[in-house]
Amino acid sequence: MLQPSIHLSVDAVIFGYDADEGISVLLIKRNLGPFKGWWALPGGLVKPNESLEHAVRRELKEEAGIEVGYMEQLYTFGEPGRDPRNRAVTVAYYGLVRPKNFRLVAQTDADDAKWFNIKVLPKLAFDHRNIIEAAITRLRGKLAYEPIGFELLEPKFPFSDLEKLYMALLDKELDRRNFKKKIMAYGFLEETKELKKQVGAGRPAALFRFNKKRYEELMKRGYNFDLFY
Amino acid sequence: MLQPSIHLSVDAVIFGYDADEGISVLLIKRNLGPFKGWWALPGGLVKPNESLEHAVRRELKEEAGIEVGYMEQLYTFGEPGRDPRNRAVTVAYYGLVRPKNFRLVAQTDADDAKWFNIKVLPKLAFDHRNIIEAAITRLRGKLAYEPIGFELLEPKFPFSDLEKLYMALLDKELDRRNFKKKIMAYGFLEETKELKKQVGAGRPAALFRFNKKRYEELMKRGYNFDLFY
DNA sequence: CCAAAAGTGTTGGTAGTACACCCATGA
DNA sequence: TCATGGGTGTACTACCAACACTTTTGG
Repeated sequence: MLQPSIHLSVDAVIFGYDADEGISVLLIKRNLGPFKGWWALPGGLVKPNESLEHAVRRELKEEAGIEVGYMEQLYTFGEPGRDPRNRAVTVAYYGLVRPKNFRLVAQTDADDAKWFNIKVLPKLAFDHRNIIEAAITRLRGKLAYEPIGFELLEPKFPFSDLEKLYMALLDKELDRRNFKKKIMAYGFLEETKELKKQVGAGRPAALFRFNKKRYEELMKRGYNFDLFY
Repeated sequence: MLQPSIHLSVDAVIFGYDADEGISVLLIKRNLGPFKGWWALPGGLVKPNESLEHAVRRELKEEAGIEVGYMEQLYTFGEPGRDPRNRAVTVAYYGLVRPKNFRLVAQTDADDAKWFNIKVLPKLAFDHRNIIEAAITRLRGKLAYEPIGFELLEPKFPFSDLEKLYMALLDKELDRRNFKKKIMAYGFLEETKELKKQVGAGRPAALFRFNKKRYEELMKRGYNFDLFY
């Protein structure tokens, strides 16, 4: 049976976090095809012999010079008509990075690559706004039972960074005391002996570190996280 | 850019439930191609102008004569090598039906269509065992915060059917009194005035009904279900 | 000594869990 | 009258949520 002309691509919703900036998404400016000059998610066609995840990582490298640690499949978007040229099905992924680790480098398909705060997104090509919204929803849901947020923080961080991250992601206020009690009770965070070098006034903060080994042990025992608040 | 020969298909993991039989999955026996004579998930190639979900529903109808109410996208499987013939990417869906509502009818690609208890699956074609396992995991996870199980019950059912369903899905014992207290507290179940006609000995059970309207109101208000136990 | 951020405990309410006996029917 | 499945309440515990003052530093 012949199956003509269904184009299969991947797209990536890459979230970055900065304590001042909040949550942002990586977008590239299209320099060809339909929606030329519009902002879009990084992504592109899957090659015949690479895995889907490989395709995403390759495109991210090519289009923005970024390498992502945590990444996960989000959803596959395939409505006829989502691409004006032809039938196009795209497998969307989402991932988390620390923006400061990368200098964005636009190449190939992209004029430009930039971080946009999720609260002020520009006009987006194709159905990419939908895709981003789906990714935000999924990210929030996932946070409720898995502590993936650590991917967005420095290896050692003051506890207040974690608080701010969760408040930004969940978009609501959290009580510092209760939040700390809860997180510390899980036991996958450890306090280092270091203190944060001062930036301005205020008491210097102790630095914490995510203990991945401890976390994985807990997971294996079928531990049920419930990080919502 | 040309993209030769990536074949895009859909596959469906359809769960059925019967109070005596437990949870089962719909499989079809392949009558052609590789894995001829093996059991496989219903599914097939996506046509150029149909949506992914439409493709799944069409295939289910063609291959087994089944129409599914609740259905959801599960995951997209696309490792090179998962189909010995060529590069094949499949978007998997999962759905829930009441097996008694259908007489299975094998047609087109299928020699035969049959329900298999999830605890005694036969050898499966391609990576379909993985897909089924992923679907079971997802179904269990989903149950934790959304009462989708009702799709598997008759419109009116004795409360014990719901208990048994949850015990089968979660594969563990539940305390009848606590389970009922919890479910009833949500308020989306209503007791009808009818009693179940007797089958054997025992007190006749009151029949309950899922109140979808009430459920949707609760959802809109951002209600957080927590059905685990 | 003032401003800024970090650190820390107690209490009341609610929801989860454990647990055992009576009721209505058919055979 | 016995066997089968249906129906129900209480008490303990553990976790969640609300809440405000002290400490350490820089300026």
